[in-house]
Amino acid sequence: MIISLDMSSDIPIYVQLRNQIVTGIGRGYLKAGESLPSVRQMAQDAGINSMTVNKTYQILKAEGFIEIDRRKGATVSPVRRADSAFREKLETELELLSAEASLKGMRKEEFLSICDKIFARMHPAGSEA
Amino acid sequence: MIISLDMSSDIPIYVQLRNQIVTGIGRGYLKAGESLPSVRQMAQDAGINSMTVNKTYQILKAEGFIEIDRRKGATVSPVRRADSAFREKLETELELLSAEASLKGMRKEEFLSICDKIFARMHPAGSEA
Amino acid sequence: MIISLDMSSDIPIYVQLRNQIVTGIGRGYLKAGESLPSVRQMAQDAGINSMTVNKTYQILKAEGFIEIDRRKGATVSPVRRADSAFREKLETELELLSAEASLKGMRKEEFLSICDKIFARMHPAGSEA
Amino acid sequence: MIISLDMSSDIPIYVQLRNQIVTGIGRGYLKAGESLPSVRQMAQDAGINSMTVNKTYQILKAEGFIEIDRRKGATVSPVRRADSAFREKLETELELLSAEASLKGMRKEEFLSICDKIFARMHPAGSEA
DNA sequence: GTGGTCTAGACCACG
DNA sequence: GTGGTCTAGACCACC
Repeated sequence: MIISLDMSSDIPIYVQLRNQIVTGIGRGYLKAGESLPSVRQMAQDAGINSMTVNKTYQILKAEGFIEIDRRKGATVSPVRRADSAFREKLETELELLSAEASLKGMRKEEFLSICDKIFARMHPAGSEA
Repeated sequence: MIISLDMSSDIPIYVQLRNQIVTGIGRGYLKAGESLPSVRQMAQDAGINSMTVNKTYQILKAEGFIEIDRRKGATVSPVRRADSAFREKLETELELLSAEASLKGMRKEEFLSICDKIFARMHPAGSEA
Repeated sequence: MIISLDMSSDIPIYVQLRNQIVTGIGRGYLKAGESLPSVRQMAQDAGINSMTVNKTYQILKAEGFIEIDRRKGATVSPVRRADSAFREKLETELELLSAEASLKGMRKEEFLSICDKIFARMHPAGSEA
Repeated sequence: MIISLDMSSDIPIYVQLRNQIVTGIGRGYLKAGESLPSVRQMAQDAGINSMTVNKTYQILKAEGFIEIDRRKGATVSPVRRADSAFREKLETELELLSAEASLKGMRKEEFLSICDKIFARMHPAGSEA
């Protein structure tokens, strides 16, 4: 999994890192039960402070995407069913994207075909079960 | 158009306001050519400082969603076709949402049905023609 | 001389109008001694307030580009030699443009060829004398 | 780099500051990769509010002249090639300057020699390579 | 009336 | 340390 961070973006590094890890897992680069790099390793690879990586891992843990074990380090969680909080957040964000797309002249078929194309890339850990 | 801001959110007020206005226009509450409240009026209605509103309006102008006329204040822009920068941003954000949904156990049909349902709400200016 | 104003520009209308008139005279659309439209006519043609046109004409008069006579209205002034204030302003603005061009990777030959091409368009009133 | 602002000018401070920084970089006072003063430092040096400096830096960032890194502050961007929007803006402004010069009785050779003299001062980052 | 600028100073987030 | 946000309120320019 390649991590690419934009230091001059206005999105905080820990958020960029969190997003890239989530996308990476979604793409199947890392499956349920497999290990993420250690905090120090990740910090070194990405050229950032280990406090930043630690913060990212804690967030991913709180979101249920990874588990942290003192002995094994961080591992990808098995798939869990979406709770209502997630569904609400998903709908809010999709509504914003829909509005933007609509105001940029995009028609429904085009929007849905992009959604379809992109979701098709995903290989959730556990989907092969 | 009702604006509701969460003062304790970590999303800046001007971003929340920007998102709500975009969503509101997308939902058809305001059509192309119609006026937004004046900077001062919006500031008073939303209970925030007028510089914060001004910043939001400047961003919406830069994104092409509104026009600001010295005489008439701010009005909704006509629909303009998506440029490549927007499409790229859209794909990146959809990929992140797809990954999250997938890791939350959502299947493609379910995800697409949500996308469909939400986009169907949009009433782009000009669609009634 | 066609005047095109952008109402949603952040350049004030009276400045846009002033610039377009200067450029128009420079291009030879109007020669020394010839009349500009009356304030009211110009206001009507451009769809703006006559106070705005009046302000523009006063500025052009102060800059020495036109003369205003109660009976004949506004006419184009004969060419006058540049004073030191103008030369200084010209150098300052050219330095800014040069810096921008240079930082955008433009080389001297390219910059000068653009300057040459554009100046060649000018037909100053009186140059045919 | 010396910054001199005219508080009684009708050009906004943040624009004056932006212009002086661009000219300063163009003159080679600051090269690609080098740091600008921090927002607070610049504000103190120039005797203005830090939000004004912040606004200037945001504009320079949007124009591609500087990069802002949470860790290192603001640094000069490497030279990037001019896009069509810039070329158009450059031509419009040069045409206005040409018209003014022409109406002030300046001849083409004189105008071009000033352009040449002024551009020759510029030291684009990378030109020493 | 409208938006735009600027200030002084507080407070927060990031790394 | 850095930049980013927000406020309250003053003042100005434009139309």
